[in-house]
Amino acid sequence: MIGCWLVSKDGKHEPIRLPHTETVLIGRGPETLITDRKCSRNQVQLKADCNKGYVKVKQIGTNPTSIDSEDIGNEQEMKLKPGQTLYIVNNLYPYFIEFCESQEPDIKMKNSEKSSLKRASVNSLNGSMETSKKSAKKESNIFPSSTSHLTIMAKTHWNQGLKVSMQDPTMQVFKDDRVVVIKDKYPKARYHWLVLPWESIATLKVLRTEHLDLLQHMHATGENIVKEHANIKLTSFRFGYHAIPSMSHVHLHVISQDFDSSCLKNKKHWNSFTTEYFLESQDVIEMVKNHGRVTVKDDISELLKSPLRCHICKQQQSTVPQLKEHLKKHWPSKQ
DNA sequence: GTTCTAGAAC
DNA sequence: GTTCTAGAAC
Repeated sequence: MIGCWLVSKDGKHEPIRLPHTETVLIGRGPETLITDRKCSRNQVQLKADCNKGYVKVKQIGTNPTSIDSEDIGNEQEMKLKPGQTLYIVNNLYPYFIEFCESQEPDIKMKNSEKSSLKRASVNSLNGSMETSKKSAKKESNIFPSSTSHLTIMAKTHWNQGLKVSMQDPTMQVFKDDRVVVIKDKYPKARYHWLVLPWESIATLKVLRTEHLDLLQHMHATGENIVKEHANIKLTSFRFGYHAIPSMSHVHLHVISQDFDSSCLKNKKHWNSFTTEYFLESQDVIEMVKNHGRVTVKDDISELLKSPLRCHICKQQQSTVPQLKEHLKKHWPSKQ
C-alpha cells in the first residue's frame, strides 16, 4: 500500500505520515518543533491523495504559507507535488512530500548525525547525503523503524530525473560555473539539448529580475552549443521553456525543428513544442524584464490537446503517424 | 517524464 | 482484423 510522508528538509524531526485522504493539521507544536509565534498551531491543513500523487494544502493561519515561492493565501488551497517545497510560514520551515509503497518510506535525511545507525551513503543533488534508520516509534503517524534490510536507497521520484542527470558527468555536454548542458534523454528531434542552471530553481514561477543575467547566459550557452555543431547549418532551432514542465528544475530546451525522433510519440509531445505552451526563451527574458516575473495562463495545458498541426505549413494532421510522415516533406534534402 | 494497455477508431 | 489514443501506473 502506498503511503505519503511529510518530510522536514532540515531534518529537524522525523517524517510525519499523511494517511490517504485524511485531513492532517500542522503548525506550531511538538510534532514539528516549530516555536515561531508567527506560525499558528493549526497553520496548514494537509490532505494526501496517494492515487493522484499530491497533497492538498490549505492555509489556515493568517501568515503566509507557500509552495516554492507562491503564497497559498488565507483559507486558500494549493496542490503540493513531489519535488516542490512547502514553507509552513514566512518562507520558513521547508518540507517536501514523499510517496512510497510500503510502511517504510525511503527518506533522505540531511542530518544523519542525529541518527543512531548510519546507513549507506547515496549520491544526491547536494552531494553526499545519508539515509538513516530512525529509532522505533509506536505511534502510527511517526516514521516507523526499518526491520530487515541494511541499506535503504532513497527512491527518487521520476520528476527529479533532471537533477540526477545534470550531475552525471557522462551526461554533460558542456558546463561552466553557472550552467550545465545535457542531451535530452528522450530527444524529440535530431538535436535536443537542455540547458540547466546549477542554482536550484524549481519552476518558472520563482524567476525574478535577479535571474535575468542567468536566463541570458542560458540562452547564450544554447546558441554556443548549436554553433559548435557546424554540420547542422540547414537545421533551424528554437529555444524555449515548457509552460508547465513535468520535470522539476528549470530547463531551457534547445531543439532542432525537424522533430525527427522515435521518442516523439504523442499529441502532448508535439503540442508542447509547437504551440504557445512552448515559451520562447527571449519572451521569457522580456517578461521578467518588463514584469519582474513569468506568468502563465491558467488553462495553458489545454493547448496540449490541440489538433495536430504542422509547425511549418500549418496543415492539420489526423494522427501522430500521419504527422510524422508529413514532416518529412519539410526536411532539407541532403546534397 | 515513460510505459503499458483497454478500448476507440478505422 | 490492426492502428492509434488516452489515461492509469510507474
